[in-house]
Amino acid sequence: MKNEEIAKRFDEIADILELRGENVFRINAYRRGARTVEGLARPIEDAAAEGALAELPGIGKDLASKIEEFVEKGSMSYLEELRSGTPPILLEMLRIPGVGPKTAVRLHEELGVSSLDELRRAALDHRIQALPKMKAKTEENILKGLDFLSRAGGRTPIGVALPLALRVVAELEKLPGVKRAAAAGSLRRFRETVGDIDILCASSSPAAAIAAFTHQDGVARVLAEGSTKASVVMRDGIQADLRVVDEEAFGSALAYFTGSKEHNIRLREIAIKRGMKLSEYGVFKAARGKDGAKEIRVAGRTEEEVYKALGLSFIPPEIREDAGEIEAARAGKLPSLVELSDIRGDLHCHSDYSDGAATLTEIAAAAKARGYSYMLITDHSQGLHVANGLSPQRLIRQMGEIDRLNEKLKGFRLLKGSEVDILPDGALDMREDLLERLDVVYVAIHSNFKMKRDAMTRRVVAALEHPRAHILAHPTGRLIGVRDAYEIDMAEIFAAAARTGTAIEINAHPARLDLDSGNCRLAADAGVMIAIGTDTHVLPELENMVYGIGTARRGWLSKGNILNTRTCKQVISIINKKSSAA
DNA sequence: GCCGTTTTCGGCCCGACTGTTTTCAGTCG
Repeated sequence: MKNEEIAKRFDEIADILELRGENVFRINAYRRGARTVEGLARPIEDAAAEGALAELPGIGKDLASKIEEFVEKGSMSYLEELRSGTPPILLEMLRIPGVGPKTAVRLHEELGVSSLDELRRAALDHRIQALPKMKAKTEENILKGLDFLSRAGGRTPIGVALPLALRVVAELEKLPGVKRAAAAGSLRRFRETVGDIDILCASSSPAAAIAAFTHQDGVARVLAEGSTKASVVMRDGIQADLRVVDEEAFGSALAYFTGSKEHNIRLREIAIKRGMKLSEYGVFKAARGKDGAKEIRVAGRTEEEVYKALGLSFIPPEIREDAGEIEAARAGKLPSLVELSDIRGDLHCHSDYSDGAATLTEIAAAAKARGYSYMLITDHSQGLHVANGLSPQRLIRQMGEIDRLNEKLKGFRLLKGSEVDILPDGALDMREDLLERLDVVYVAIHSNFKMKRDAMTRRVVAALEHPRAHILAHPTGRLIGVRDAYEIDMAEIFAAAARTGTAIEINAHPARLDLDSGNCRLAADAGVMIAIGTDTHVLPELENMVYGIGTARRGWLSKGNILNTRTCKQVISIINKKSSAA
């Protein structure tokens, strides 16, 4: 799937055109195209093969031919040409917060800067403030920007950002005068990583909220502080922004700061077509009063109100990516997305028999306390020595203990399972008689990650064809920001899973989120049942279900797509359908 | 470069904050 590579190239074209001072609308056309390709739920190669590229929003003749060129040849001649005429340092400087195209070009042309190290030296030697319209503050900000870049560099995993954001929101809510507070931005859309944390608050005393925000525990530096917004860098390098608005405008501001940018632009265009104006302050209609022309706010207090004023049904934050949700909302065809409260049990949990920390008794109590009616125990199989995989004797002992516990548990059941290794030849790392005795069998890749794509695909397909393999765990093996997915043909995996009646997991651990949201949509379209498992090793990780739900929602999944929205009995019956069919 | 229930040409989302300036450009989201 080349979607991401193409999106990156369109963004780079936009960056270079911006450095050259080209027409901004042309630049934006490339950026819009990048977002469309990136957000596409299927491989762009497929759309190219069908000749359907130009039907995609923001993709016209020109961008389509560039995509075709890349799909065919793996390169984009227009970009190569632009690159050859652009010193790489200009693109590097764009990554510094506060440095845009104008500044980057001036630093390069007027100061001869050709590396980030040289830029740092120029700032330290005070050569930047010798330039017109640049003073000590500019220099200071460039140094801080360089620091930020080298320290934080990339994006923050949602598993780090969400708890931090919820803490900030809780602090704000304690302040007198604060009516509402919420996390917005890509965090609220449940992107797997976020660039910064956006917080919104409605308060009768904005100054107090701003002051509390900039003085809260954990702030390393205040970047900006005005009367309605402030930005800080937290000690771990994450940037957090606060906007304070009127309660009357909280809904429109929440919509605005939740984004995505592309979604917002579409909303504003719709407003204009309906003779209205949309901003973070509300939806406005022009009206004529006795003092002349003025604007009346027709919506703004809640997001629901804003969407309604635009003739749309409410669009859940997780799918606001301009990836078809606006058309669906207009047609009243939005899916009813799965919710955390739909989940009746967890399917992926390790006990102290293998590499988990909790006993079976503790796991059952914690799962029951969360309102679940079942929990599948999935300790590792014998071959995974590093994780203390269970020998046949220990597995048999565990099954006995689960049986005894279930006799005592009321309204709750522990299910016998295992996370069985898929061996390099596709065989399962467990005796057939033991597989037969388990309620539900997870299968997973934990070794030989570097196999060739074809071989890896054959390996997993062979495992899916085993009648006792019920759920495929973390199917691409990626660890966000640490390890890429192994080479594997996901379309073939989905086809095989659908054919054999095998479910595929969304691993809810925030470092995995595997399936990712794009693949969720593809899998569901292929007719695959999805299981959400937390892969809990210590009990607090049971809470990670929220990330799995967020990912499923981003993937447009409904309750019906998810295995563990079913009752225990239904899960077993669905699972057995596969085993008995074989 | 894209796009069209007022358009195939002439538009293209909207506002805050900073830093350097006396009215605004650049950057960001």
